[in-house]
Amino acid sequence: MLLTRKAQYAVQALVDLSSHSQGKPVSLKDIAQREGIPLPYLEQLFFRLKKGLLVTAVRGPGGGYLLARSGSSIRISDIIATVEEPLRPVACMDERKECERNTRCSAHNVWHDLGARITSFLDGITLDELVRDAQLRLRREDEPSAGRQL
Amino acid sequence: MLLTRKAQYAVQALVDLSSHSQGKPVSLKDIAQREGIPLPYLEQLFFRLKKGLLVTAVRGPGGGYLLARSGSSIRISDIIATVEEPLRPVACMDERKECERNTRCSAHNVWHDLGARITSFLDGITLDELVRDAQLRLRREDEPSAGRQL
DNA sequence: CATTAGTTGACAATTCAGGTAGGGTATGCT
DNA sequence: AGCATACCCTACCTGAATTGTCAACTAATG
Repeated sequence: MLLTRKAQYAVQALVDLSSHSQGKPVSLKDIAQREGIPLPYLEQLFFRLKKGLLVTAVRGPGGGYLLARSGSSIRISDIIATVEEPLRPVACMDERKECERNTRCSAHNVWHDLGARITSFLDGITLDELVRDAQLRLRREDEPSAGRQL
Repeated sequence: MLLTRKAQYAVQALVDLSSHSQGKPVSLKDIAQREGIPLPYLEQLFFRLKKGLLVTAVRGPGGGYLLARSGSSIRISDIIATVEEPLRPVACMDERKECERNTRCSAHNVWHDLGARITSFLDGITLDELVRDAQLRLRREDEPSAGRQL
């Protein structure tokens, strides 16, 4: 599996946050309830998202989280990179570092290029696009899913 | 991580097999030594590869494994599918089955499309191409890697 | 018949994702 | 001031999957 639940949760939570915040902070409690994510786990995630400058926190009663920048400037790859270790299609690919048994790894180039494609795909989708997507989905709940354009 | 070592080993081993077999069976012992893969583990893998009709076995002294069909007709995705569970970019995507909390999964389409891209990429590369790639690499060991064409 | 080599199942070791626990600190409200 | 809310942060647990090992077996060759 390429992406763990951590990444999925993070993306879902940010879509939820973006959808429900009208300039006001959204509490993790609310997000956790709506999305079915354990609250303490969400806290961990948002700790990272804050350090990654994707969200800002407002403490105290009525507090919560806000997007730190516009949803159109947040790419899916940003979210994933913030909460997860760098994506790698296979174990031996440590981003910059070559596979230690480089000469042996006959498929090295394949894994490398696959990684590049995945990254570029996730680079091309913004949080805002996802939010729109999710809203469309809510509106036509029963229609057969149309599928996102490739 | 998308692919486990299992898949990497399988691909590497088949490249090795294809490179060193001139119509003759290649023993797992040899492959294990050259590729640095534990022999008993390789045995498990080849058991699957045989069931998947990618290789055939020859028993007894001088025995080993042969490709069951031409390297140009074996796609990387075939190899992976044979030794691993079906690829999925994320946990909730079980190939055909929709994400159980479908309505909640705002990013469902993204994961789905990502999966389609990965599959199509791996479908497009054959074992033979990898073998050629590996041979080129051996010839110009010290040159900076050129990278495979995207 | 001895040796090589694949066959097969059971199982041990390790890793890691996922989740828990539990305390802390800042803020706003009454 | 004091209390409730909600973020802050570290450490730890656990169960499952991956990875690797062991051992006994069958088949083929010389």
